[in-house]
Amino acid sequence: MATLPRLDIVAEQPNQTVDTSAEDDRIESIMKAFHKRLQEEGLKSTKQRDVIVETFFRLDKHITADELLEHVREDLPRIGYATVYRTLKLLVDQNFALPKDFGDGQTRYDPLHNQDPQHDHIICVDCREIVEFTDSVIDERLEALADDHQYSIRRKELELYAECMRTNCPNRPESDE
Amino acid sequence: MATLPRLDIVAEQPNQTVDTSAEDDRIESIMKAFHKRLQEEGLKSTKQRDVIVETFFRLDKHITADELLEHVREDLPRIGYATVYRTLKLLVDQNFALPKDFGDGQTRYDPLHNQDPQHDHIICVDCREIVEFTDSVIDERLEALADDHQYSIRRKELELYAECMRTNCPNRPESDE
DNA sequence: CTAGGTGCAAACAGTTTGCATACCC
DNA sequence: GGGTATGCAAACTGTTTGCACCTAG
Repeated sequence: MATLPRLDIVAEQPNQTVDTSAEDDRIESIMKAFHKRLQEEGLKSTKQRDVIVETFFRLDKHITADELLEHVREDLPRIGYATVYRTLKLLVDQNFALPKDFGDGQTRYDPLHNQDPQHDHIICVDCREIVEFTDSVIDERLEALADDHQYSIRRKELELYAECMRTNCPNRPESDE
Repeated sequence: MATLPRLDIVAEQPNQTVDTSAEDDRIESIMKAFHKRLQEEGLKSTKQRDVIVETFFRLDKHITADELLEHVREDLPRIGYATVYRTLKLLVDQNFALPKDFGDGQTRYDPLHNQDPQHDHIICVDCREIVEFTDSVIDERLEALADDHQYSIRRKELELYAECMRTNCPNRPESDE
């Protein structure tokens, strides 16, 4: 295999410690954008929405409605599924989140940081760890292919289901399976 | 945009008339492989399974359990969802079908013709027409990327959601939307 | 004040499962 | 004959909706 052009790794280190103030800035700017959008749409800003949205972006992972609800309940114990689902739909409609189906029966929501190019995923079939990547070679080729077929791309979905190389990857079926 | 290397279009003409005897041969060889697999696994061959599998491969499209049931009912009016779902799961387990989620809330099943390379899809967001394609440039690049990340690909999922260029494409939201 | 948002419970859609009966090997 | 498959209905899961009450603008 020849050496490849540089890879643009978008996010490869989950659970990493992050500079707290930088993180706060990030969240603040997202919340500001969110409130602006609400206003533009004539929608209301509520405590629930704020907590849900902030939690969603603070956790910053491919989360399910279920998981999100659980986290939000720490702040708002009386919140129900309906509000979480409705807020997630709002985020999707307003392009703050992208729903993804990785084939395990529940929708996951991918936080969209502003104008992030759409990224793709490698998902370990055993441990379910998800790595994000983008690659311009792929993207350009896809554009060209769509063009050839007379289609104009709105969005793409590209996932590689693969085995990670970690020797201690859990759930890996062994030879004795 | 420069001219591209040849595209391998796998299936672009739905509803096309096909040579009947060649079609019968194809089905026959699939059924033979299916029966062989059943035997290898110590599973039973039944009327229902045969009709479901034959219908599935004869229709040869990204079908939902619902649609398949409806077609099978023409031959077996008393068949229920359970049998269809169980047979589809059997086909998936035995690698005769691949479940796909195109984001409309129900699983579609993609018939796997023997060793077909895994193909990708372009889906019109308006008329939902699905075009299949494969492209070696993409595939090789993905292999290299996975390698770079220390992953070994088991399968991929690549879908382009796009607008087709048909002027009469139904469901297209017009400017007056 | 009032349109829009929330919480709860009930409804829903797609899929799976338990069980008695029917059938293949 | 014995274990597997089927058909039916009931259960289950993830998600949506109806409605009375609440709250931001």
